[in-house]
Amino acid sequence: MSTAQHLRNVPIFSDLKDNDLNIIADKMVSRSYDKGNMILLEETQGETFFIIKSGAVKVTRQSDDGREVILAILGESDFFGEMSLLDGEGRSANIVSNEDSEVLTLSRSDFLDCLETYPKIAIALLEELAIRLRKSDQHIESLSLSDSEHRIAITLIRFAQELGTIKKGEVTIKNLPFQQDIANMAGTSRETVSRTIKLLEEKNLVKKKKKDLIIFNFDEFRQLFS
Amino acid sequence: MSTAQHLRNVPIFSDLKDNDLNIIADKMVSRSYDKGNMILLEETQGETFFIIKSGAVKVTRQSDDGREVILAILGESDFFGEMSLLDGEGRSANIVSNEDSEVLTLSRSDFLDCLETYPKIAIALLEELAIRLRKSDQHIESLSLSDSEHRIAITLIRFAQELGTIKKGEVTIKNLPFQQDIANMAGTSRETVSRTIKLLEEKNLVKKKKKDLIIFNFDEFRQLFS
DNA sequence: TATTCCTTGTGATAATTATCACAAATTCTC
DNA sequence: GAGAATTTGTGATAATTATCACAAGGAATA
Repeated sequence: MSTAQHLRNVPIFSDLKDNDLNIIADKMVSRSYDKGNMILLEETQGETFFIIKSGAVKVTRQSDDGREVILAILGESDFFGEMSLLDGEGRSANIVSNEDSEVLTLSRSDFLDCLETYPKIAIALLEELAIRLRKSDQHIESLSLSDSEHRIAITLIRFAQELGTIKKGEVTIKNLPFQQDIANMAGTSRETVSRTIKLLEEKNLVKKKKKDLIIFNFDEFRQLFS
Repeated sequence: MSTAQHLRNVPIFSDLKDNDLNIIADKMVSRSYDKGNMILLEETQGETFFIIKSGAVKVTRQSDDGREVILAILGESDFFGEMSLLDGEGRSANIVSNEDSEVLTLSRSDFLDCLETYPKIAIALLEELAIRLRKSDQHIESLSLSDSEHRIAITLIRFAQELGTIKKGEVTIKNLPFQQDIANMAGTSRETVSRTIKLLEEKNLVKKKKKDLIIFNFDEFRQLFS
């Protein structure tokens, strides 16, 4: 697939005319990262905007003693790196490739030019950031008010929405992330994730199937936990 | 002070020419709310953009059983209401006036017109949302990784940065919010806030003075807890 | 100024969840 | 496919923090 075709799938570029899309596509450079590689490091100056062509990355923050919080897991057609381009601050999170991944990159100045030249992009980006902020707010709410069972369930809902495939009410999360990663998103311990998923299975709400997790009735599940 | 003069203090409008500022100012309508009044209700359709002229509001989310999380406390020249204008979703949080407050409002369509007409506003708004997202990320990190003492200290740092006055390294937070509100921001209980502030006093890091709180050495305090 | 209404302080107890320590299961890798 | 390396499951225990129940302090009101 051509770079322009990839861009077409990215919400913030999808409104552009073919011509404009091609102009931007020409400025982008492709890079690849093996699983586990650090793509962006916290605190370094941000100079690049990234779009995921294939694969997945995790957005994390790390404490001094090495524990990490996962803020999000991003997949195909998601983008990152825009924050420090926008507000000029250093990176606020680490980005680690979670599978072998290919990304498209745009330099700081080309990115900012885009925003000036195509106000539509700026507005679409505003929309995207609003959505993210909303998700963050929900995340904060759940960390503040819920017990670990709820937090873990909510994390599973997030995965279902981002990585899941629906089939008459039943959602399958293909390749459920490791328990440790789920724990780092839900703000709990790995052991608690293990015990809680078992509990959810006993309640007949979910079923593990090798590396996948099935949520039997997604609507009900969501109602129960959010 | 004229409406235009107020707008001049709002980061997203501060770059505009006087003339353009006046055009926008003319479209704004002033409203006032008594302390404790609900300004925006969760889940209702968002049709208005708000700028705080005077006073302060709190941004909250509420659980079914009535417990609330405070996502932020906003003061003079801060704005809110933009999220659902941008992504078209319903309100995601409640806004309650925390003191008697005056706000300026702009209708949905005038707000969106502004963004189209003045790309500078859109870009400045992007910057602002990036900053908020960054704060949310920090908030999520602290809720996930820190114990209650740290979370409370971090909440005090937030207040210091937003409501505090500095005087050679010493920050005074005038009119510290109620313990219950601090607890709702820090994701802990009111009693724990009481005990923790006492603890911080015993460690000679802070001192209560009537309704105010003094942080003796703000830099050191920040280093200790964030 | 007395009275009432909030807000704060504090002990005792209970609940939740983290941590530690392995065993079992799964998945890589050679 | 054997062996190594990860990942997951699970019990026991400890730590943290919520909750309950009042007492005490301050502010507001009459």
